Amino acid sequence: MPASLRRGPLVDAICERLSRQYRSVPWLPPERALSARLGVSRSALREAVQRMEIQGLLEVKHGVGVRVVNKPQAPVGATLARELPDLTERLRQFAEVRLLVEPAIARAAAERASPAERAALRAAHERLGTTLDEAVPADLEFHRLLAEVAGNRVLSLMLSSIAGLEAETRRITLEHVGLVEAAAQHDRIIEAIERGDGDGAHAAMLAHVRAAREAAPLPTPASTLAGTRATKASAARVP
Amino acid sequence: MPASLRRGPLVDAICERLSRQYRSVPWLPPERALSARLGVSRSALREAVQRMEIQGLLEVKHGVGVRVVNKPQAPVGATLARELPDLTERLRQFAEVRLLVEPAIARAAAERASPAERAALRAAHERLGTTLDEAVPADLEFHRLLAEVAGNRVLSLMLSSIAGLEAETRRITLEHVGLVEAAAQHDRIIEAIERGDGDGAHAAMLAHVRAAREAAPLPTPASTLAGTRATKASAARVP
DNA sequence: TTTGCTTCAGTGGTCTGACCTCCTACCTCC
DNA sequence: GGAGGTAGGAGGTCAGACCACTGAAGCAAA
Repeated sequence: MPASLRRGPLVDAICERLSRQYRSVPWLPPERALSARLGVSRSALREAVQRMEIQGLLEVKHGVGVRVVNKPQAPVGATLARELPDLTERLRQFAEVRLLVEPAIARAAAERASPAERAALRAAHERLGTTLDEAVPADLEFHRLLAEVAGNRVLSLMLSSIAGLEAETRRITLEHVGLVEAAAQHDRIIEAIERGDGDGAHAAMLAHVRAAREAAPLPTPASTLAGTRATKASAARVP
Repeated sequence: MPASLRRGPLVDAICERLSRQYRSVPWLPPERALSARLGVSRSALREAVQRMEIQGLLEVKHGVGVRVVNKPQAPVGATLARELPDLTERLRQFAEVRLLVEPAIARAAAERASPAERAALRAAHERLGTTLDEAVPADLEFHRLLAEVAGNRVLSLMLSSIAGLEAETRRITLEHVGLVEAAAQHDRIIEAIERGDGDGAHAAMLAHVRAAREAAPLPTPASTLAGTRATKASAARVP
């Protein structure tokens, strides 16, 4: 079918139609059927699908089909992986970023969280469990939820991308810190959030991330970016 | 040509070959010639090219050719644009992130910058010029260079992505702040960096970003994420 | 000479339909 | 009931054709 009342590239239009019409179904129809229904060739459809796959909106599985997902952190994670191919250096920089961002997120969450959100955080915390296999996803989910409550999509997106790339090391870290200690740290964060104590949440999260970093098997070079002195000052102001 | 000693998808192999062989040429050969040289079909090559375009490694121009670029912030920026379609909300969150990240970057730059890097920063600063048309790119370049000197690719990438999406508003901001005042603020940052004063650079940058935010025509709601109290405390410690 | 339009060659964009590779579910056989 | 084989359907790749856009060369009018 030739272009009908369209301006830009055909692929753009297909992407738009796909994300509008198939947002809430688990799988896309087969490529051949879909291209026929949309009135475009299979090549154009494939380019659109591939584009949306890279953007984290679809997931193509050879011999199976095209799954509809929503992982907006995928492109960010892929970019980070390409920009920081060295695993050690990548983890070092991730630790720096977390040290800077997570306490700020905890503070914002404490000052913004609604009662329902506080309950959800508490619920996520309860799920930390007693085995490593349960604890790792629960830990990830706790931090993810916190970022969401904090209300800044940019930071939330960044932390999700980082978490996706360091998921393996999270397990090691948790192992070194110890499940009981990690749970206690989370508990201090939650308590501060529940009493709306922004500074307290900031300090508790800072301690949590620091403990995680120091437990990780990394060279731990001078980390000036996260502002050792400034963050210490913030922590010191907590009663 | 059928697959020869490859495991994964053909497109992956093509991407790898392209980024390895054509990294330092300005333009890719025409699609038809390139597909023949690589021994793959044009469709497969096109999928690879499109993938690398989304990743910010190539730039396809209809009727012209495929340009080799390197804009790793492109995918992050695209994701942010999709996740935050509302311009006002996007700018508000960007301001929050900058308020949190830029001072930390300034501190790291002050504590890490080599003499050569300090000179480069000073040179970029000199280029701020006297007209808005010169000032906007110079301002962007100054902040970009600072992030690079700070030595954290993650934060650098994030700020680049943000800068790309708010380039338009930078002009308005600069107009409101005034070129002379903006230059003076940059100057204070540079002086702190040149004497290796991390806290001073942190405070100067904080003041700079705050001035920019308050000059911007935004609703400026309660910004708890950037930690008003904590950052004030950091600023207060500067003589 | 200068300006403006036309033409044209080369580029990426789209279409078609054929074949290959992989995964799943079902079926058969033990 | 379980292990292995098999057929169908999914995405992956191929080849060649034609469409749409761009830029520059060539031509014509001022």
